[in-house]
Amino acid sequence: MNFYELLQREGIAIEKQSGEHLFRQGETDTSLYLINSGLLKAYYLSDDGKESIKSFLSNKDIIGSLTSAHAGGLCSFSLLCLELTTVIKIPFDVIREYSRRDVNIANEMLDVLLQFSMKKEKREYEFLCLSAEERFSLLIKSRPNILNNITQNDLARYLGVTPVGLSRIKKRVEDKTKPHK
Amino acid sequence: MNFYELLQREGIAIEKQSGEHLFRQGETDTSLYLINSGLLKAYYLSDDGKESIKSFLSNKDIIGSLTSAHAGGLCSFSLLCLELTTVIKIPFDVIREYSRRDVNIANEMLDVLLQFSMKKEKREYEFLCLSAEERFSLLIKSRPNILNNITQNDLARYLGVTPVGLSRIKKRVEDKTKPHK
DNA sequence: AGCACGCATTAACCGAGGTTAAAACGGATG
DNA sequence: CATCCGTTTTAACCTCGGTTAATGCGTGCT
Repeated sequence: MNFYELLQREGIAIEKQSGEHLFRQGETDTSLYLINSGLLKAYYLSDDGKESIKSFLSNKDIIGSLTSAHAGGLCSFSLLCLELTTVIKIPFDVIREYSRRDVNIANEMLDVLLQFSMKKEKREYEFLCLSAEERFSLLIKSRPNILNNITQNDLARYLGVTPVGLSRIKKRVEDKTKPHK
Repeated sequence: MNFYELLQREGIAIEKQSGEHLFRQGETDTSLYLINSGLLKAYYLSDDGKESIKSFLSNKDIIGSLTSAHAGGLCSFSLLCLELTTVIKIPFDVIREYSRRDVNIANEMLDVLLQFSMKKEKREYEFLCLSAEERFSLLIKSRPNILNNITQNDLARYLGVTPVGLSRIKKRVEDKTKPHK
């Protein structure tokens, strides 16, 4: 048995419209979600209303609230569809049970978590070592057309600056890369 | 078989003096290290010489370079002992092999990685949503005597500010918490 | 004791980004 | 076409933290 078969057997397909949530900060949700199509953002909302975006999800990404699903707490962030989105939802418990008795499932989960850990380490590195401008430039280089799918506002909140700040940064970077004439 | 027995069988004990490295940024090191005693810092060094501290390790922490051990690249950070330190070193490959045929080992590794992932998510949250002053206050609240073991310089580089910056922040926070008289 | 070196503080100046608000832009809808 | 609403830009002002450099403060070394 592999992870894909597990999802077929135990998961349920869900379709959500743009603007709908899969779960909200403060709720309990012990599921894992595999994104089949669409686009989502995972975001924190602070007490004073400031939104910060943890990540964007699409394609074959896997997402869920570890603090809720694994640690038994509440979701520390919300998960919102930015487009029409289809996912497979599966309880985290079920995966853990399968993992405990199926070494292949366990190892596929290990791979998933290793990938996830490396992604988080990269992001930690960028916040720790780079300026907002460097983070922006790096992102544009690796995904040049990201602004086709995601508003500049959301991109700002993902990079850890305000929309006003990102507008300035963008201008600075453009002036730098094409000082034509 | 459990993880501890695996370490006994396949790991080797290493003792390092304060000031010695377990590995350096740019090298290849495909090992995992379990800290038995002592204190270490994992840090990035940028091209222009700026040091940024990824994490401090002690006690039963586990550390290794995922980009080297799992992704086959070079270590993206260095690992330096701040005190006399003893660790168990074990090749990552060996753990993966055991995981592939022993479901218990695989599940213990899953737990390790889940813990690790949650730690990294917490740090991501702090950089994304909190100011340097808030990160400092939070850290002092959760580990009030951290400055007994770690210099203020290193703490600054862990929080993502300069030592000069942290000195100012510290003063501000002290003035805030005890405006006695 | 005297010295050296790393750590911490302080001060002066600077720059990146936050805040607020206004204006420009752009796509949807009537 | 006019309107509306969200997005982006621009401007003015401010704050936090960076930079540089000077000073003070241990602690260990000879």
